[in-house]
Amino acid sequence: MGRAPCCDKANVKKGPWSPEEDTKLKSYIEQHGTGGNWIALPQKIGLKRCGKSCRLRWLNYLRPNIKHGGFSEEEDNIICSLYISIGSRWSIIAAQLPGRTDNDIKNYWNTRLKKKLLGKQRKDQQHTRRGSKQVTKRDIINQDSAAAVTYWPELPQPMHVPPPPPPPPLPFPIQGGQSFNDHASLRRLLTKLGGRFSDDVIVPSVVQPNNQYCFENNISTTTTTTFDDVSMQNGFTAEFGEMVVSCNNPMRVDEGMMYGFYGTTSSSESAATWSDLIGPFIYPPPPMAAGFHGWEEEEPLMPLST
DNA sequence: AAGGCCATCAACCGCACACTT
DNA sequence: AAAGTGTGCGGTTGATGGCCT
Repeated sequence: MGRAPCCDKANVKKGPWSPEEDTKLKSYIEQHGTGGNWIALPQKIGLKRCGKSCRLRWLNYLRPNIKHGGFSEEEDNIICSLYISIGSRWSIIAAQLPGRTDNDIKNYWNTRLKKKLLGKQRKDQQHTRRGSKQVTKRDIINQDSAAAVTYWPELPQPMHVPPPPPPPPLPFPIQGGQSFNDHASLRRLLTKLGGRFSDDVIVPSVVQPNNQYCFENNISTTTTTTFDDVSMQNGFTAEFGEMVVSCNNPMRVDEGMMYGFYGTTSSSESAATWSDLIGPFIYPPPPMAAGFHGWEEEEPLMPLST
């Protein structure tokens, strides 16, 4: 036998709250408090609402000193740091940000902050290129959905983010250093978000046709080569032996840097290994496509500030 | 201009925990 | 100790508005 429902579902109103309902709830709580019983509260004040709904409305919207929107860079950093440490424990994160609710932070994280961080990484990545094809937000979305995994290049340098002010003490110890302005922290966060780095990848012994793969290369030549210089407007296809590999996100390759990117194999019974693929793919570059006259001015992928 | 798609956010739902009896 | 109940939390959904084609 399951537990009894908290209210009569057939006789409670659902959906957005009206100003009248807000006024009723707010004025009652301001005068009498919640009375320690949310379930009984709506009946007391004549609201056809579930007690849980009243509680949520009060906590997330009606109670004093609630802030909505306009998250600052400092707040972003605190949220990111705590997310790295404790994951999606929004109520604890909210407790570190006065005036913020767990619901607000959760929504902000899921809809903006996560994407902002991903965008920041990709923008950093793009800025390492000499020039680039004009890439729209939609291109990135399409590219994401086509890729089996998100694969991040090794970060060339730490992000320079001002350290957040010390938050109130947490009710539990946090493992490790929690600043967000270092490579390791950022890397942990991106990994948590589904990103992968070159040294995380388990190299397949045999490359299967028509599969998405991540590729990597540690550039050790004395020449700086860019895919932008050499690739076609829609990426390019490199052929070696029986294997054809198409790269859909060409990027600049700088000397001495470890890079990762993803692509799709499109033939055959070849048993080329990971390392077989890498060298010819990157260097020497394939010839420039006929009719290609260079890259358009880059459009920013994502706004970095709200 | 219109329809489709996408981002955002308020609100709901179900589960787990805490507290009481 | 066990059962019942209220509360808190996190994941998910649905409505809405704006943008894009």
